[in-house]
Order: sequence, then structure tokens, then C-alpha cells
Amino acid sequence: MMQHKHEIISSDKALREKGFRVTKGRLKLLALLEHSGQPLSIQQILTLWKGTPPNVTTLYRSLTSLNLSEVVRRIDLNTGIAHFEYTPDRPHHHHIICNDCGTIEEIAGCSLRALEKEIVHSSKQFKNISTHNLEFFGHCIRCTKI
Amino acid sequence: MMQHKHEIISSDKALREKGFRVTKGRLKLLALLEHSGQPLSIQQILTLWKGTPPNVTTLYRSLTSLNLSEVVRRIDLNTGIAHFEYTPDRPHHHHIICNDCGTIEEIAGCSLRALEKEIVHSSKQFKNISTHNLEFFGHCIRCTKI
DNA sequence: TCACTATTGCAAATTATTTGCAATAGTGTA
DNA sequence: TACACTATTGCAAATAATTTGCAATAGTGA
Repeated sequence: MMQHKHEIISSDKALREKGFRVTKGRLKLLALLEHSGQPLSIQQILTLWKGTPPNVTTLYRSLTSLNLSEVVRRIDLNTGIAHFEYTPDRPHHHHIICNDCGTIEEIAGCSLRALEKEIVHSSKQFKNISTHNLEFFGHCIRCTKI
Repeated sequence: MMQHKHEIISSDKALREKGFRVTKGRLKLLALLEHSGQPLSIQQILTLWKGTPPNVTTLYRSLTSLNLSEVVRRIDLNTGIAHFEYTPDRPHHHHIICNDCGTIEEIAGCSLRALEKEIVHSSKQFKNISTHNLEFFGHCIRCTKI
């Protein structure tokens, strides 16, 4: 309980530091994302929303602010639409997506820091890597059997 | 010269094996992608096209076929639109993209095979990874100075 | 509590991508 | 080479995702 409270407060801070306001809608959106435990698309967010959902436009704008505040991460699962996941208090990680059914599995941890250093070291144009997107694709056992 | 011819012929084969036809438009598209040496968006392809460009619809359809033939790879650079790059005779690799100006630098090689094995080993739902998308983001030196 | 400005909702505009259909062009076979 | 078969193309129109403008509303600091 207290921990949950604590997370909300830290998201607050992240937003404020970027000059964004902490609104009820954004908090509810964050709670929804945190709760789902999965990267969600805009449509999925609207479906899961309890009560009157915000306007789609608002959702896009909120997610952009949250993303810039690094409280939410925007990821691309090769589906052509954006997905968003809650990031505070969760280690950076990646996913495997089933090419057939779309099942998403989270992969614990990420060991690419060393690789980033190497890249920055040998690159001429880049001396700084802020982040990376890594997603794996394959077939889950259910879809392999079929 | 001969080498170039050779590459075209192997793309031919890849298309045919998937039951696709080798058309003039597709060959020209492949040549364009190969030549640019960069992942290109649909709009960029149209801009770079010499002579009367194909219809956008055709471009989408051709790129889909080429992608299925594994002669072209569709990648997501977090820009919201699809990018396509030529793959034959080139080792699998990734990119760094500048968050400010969009500069794309190719990173030679890819060392994720071992990681893929580990993942498959510890995953319950996935026993097979067919591919992965990995892109790094940062600021190029030009944009860092500004 | 008040003034200032970011955020929201709504309608409408963009932009990316897909679909249907008739005309055209590749491909295998004779 | 000619022919039949069917994938591909172009065009128009439909979807789908995302963005923009503007007035009303709500969060923030003083």
C-alpha cells in the first residue's frame, strides 16, 4: 500500500521536473498501466479504463508527456501501433512477441550496457546512447504446436 | 558489376521461392534500397526514385513481399512510420538514431545470438526466437554540441 | 483566493497503411 | 514463340493511427 503510494509520488516528481502538471487523468492512466503489467496500445487502454475514458487525443498527449518524463516507455512491437508500458520501480527490460498470436512475454533484466559502451567507443558520430529498444520475435509454444 | 548482377539474381531466387514474381518495379526498388545504404521510409523511397515512381499502394505491397522474401527488412526507428532496408549479402546489424536530427548510423555486426539462446532456455512460453529488433537512441555529436 | 498557463474535449485535419477491382505484365508450358 | 493462368499494378476510396486548433476547464505558485 505504502509502496504504491510511494510510486505515485515519484511519478509526480518526474512530471513536475519536466514542467508537466499532475492531473487526475494522468494518475489514473499511470495506475492502469502499472496494474496491467503489460505494454498496452491506446485502444487497449481505452478498453481497460474504468469509468468514462479520456478522449483519444488526451490519451496521446498524456502518454507523450509521461514518456518524456520517463515514467512511461513507448515501445514498438512491430504491430504498426505504439505500445506503452509503466517503468518506475521496474528494471529496464525487453519482450518476446509471438508472430502468430501476439502473446507478449517479458524478459527479465537487460545486459546491453556493456554493448552500448563498446558502440559509443567505436562510433564516430555518436558518443552518447540514451536508450535502446530491443524486442524479440518468435512463435510461442502454443502457436508452434498448431 | 558482376557482383551487383549476382546480388540481383539471388534476390530473384528469394522472391521466386516464396511464390512472388520478379517484376521490373521490384528490381528497381531493390536497387534503390541497396544503393541508399540506409533504412528508408516510403516517402524517402518516392523522393529518391528516378523516373515515374510507383503508386504508394504498390510500394507497400512490394515491400511486404520483399520483406517476406527476406530480401528487405522492415524496421522501426521509433518515428511512427516503417523503414525498410536492403539485407542480402549484408550481415544482420542494428542502428543508432539521433533523437534530435534523425541521423542513422549503422552498427556493424550483432552479438545477440547467445542472448537469444539464454532467453529461449529460460522462457516457458517461447522455445523459438526467429528474429529481433534492436535500435539505439542518443544524440549525435553535432546535436550534442548545439 | 487569484492569476497564469497547461491540459482537456471535441471536431476536423493529417498521415500512414489497407482494400477492391479492372487492366497489365510475369511465368510455366506447349 | 504463343497462350493461358494468375500475381502485380494503378487508381480511387476506405481504414486506422496520430496530430492540430480552439475554447472551456483545471492545476500551480504566489
